[in-house]
Amino acid sequence: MNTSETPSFERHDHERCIHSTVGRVAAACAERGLQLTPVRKRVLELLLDQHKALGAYELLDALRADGLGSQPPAVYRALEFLVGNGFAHKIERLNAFVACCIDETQHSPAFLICRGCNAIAEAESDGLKTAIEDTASACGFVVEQRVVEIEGLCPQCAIAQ
Amino acid sequence: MNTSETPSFERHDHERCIHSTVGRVAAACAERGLQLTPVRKRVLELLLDQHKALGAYELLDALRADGLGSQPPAVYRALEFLVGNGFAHKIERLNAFVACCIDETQHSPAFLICRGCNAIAEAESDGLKTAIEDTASACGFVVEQRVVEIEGLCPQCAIAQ
DNA sequence: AATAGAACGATATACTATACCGCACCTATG
DNA sequence: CATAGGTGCGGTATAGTATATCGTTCTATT
Repeated sequence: MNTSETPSFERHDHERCIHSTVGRVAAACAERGLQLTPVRKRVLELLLDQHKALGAYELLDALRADGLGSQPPAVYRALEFLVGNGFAHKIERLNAFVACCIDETQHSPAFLICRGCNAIAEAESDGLKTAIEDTASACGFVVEQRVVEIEGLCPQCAIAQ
Repeated sequence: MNTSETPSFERHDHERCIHSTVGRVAAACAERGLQLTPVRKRVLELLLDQHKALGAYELLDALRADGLGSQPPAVYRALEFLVGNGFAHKIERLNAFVACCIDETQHSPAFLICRGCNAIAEAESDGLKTAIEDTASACGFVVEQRVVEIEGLCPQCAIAQ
């Protein structure tokens, strides 16, 4: 099965992770005529700071500290932009948001959520997509959106427990 | 692939659907020493009324009408009981709840959510479970809970569109 | 410079969920 | 019988998440 995931659970050069993602998003915006405004960029950076999900109000607190907005609509508008354009994802189970680290427009990955360290990895798996498509088509259902959120323990936390 | 789903998208004897589920839950409670109190039973019935997800406050309005409770904790306590014991499920994507129509304790099905008619079907698929397990184990992740919610169109609504 | 659309600030409100306290009831046990 | 522990529930209050709306400002383009 063809499976790939973000390196959230492994030691990696996270500075590079951040810079390459911000650069990629900036380029995508330029190309697609989208505005990566200061608020939007800052929210993306906040989400990228760790591979963890942040709630809208945590982001809002950080925006306030930066003088970039003080009311809920500010952060929700930025999140709408980021999620709508595939630069971030909402984790339904947590009512929280993560930056997207995969260079692929409008994909719909599975998320691995570690309950130990709260890290989140994004996994793209052909086998999983196929299984969902098969499950749906078995009863004549036409798939439009998928939410796949898997909770458990990442390798490090599994050992520690 | 072994796949089975609830008949939510098909014409079926829904009265029978309701009665058999209420009976099954009552039996399970008796067997496991759980109390199917009036509030809990009523919430289950409300959820069973249609194969659709209901929000906590919709349920609360109905409970009020029946004189069975008037404040949020009443309905959330009932939902905690039903979900905790596998008699109902929370649909994370909708922040809403559905009755469980599958006779299997503590399972973790996929949900098919029709955006046309709002019906929800529960699908048990071995292939899907395997794919999730494979995706997770590919990066050493230990699965504890799964959320799989598939949005799209049921057979009838797909034709109508 | 004029204009149209996008983004933003600000206020208000809606929707979802939980913490906490005290009472009533049951029943197990001394 | 007394009482202690557990469970469920009513009620108050509050926490947490999200959106509607309106008027202004910014930006790209004419």
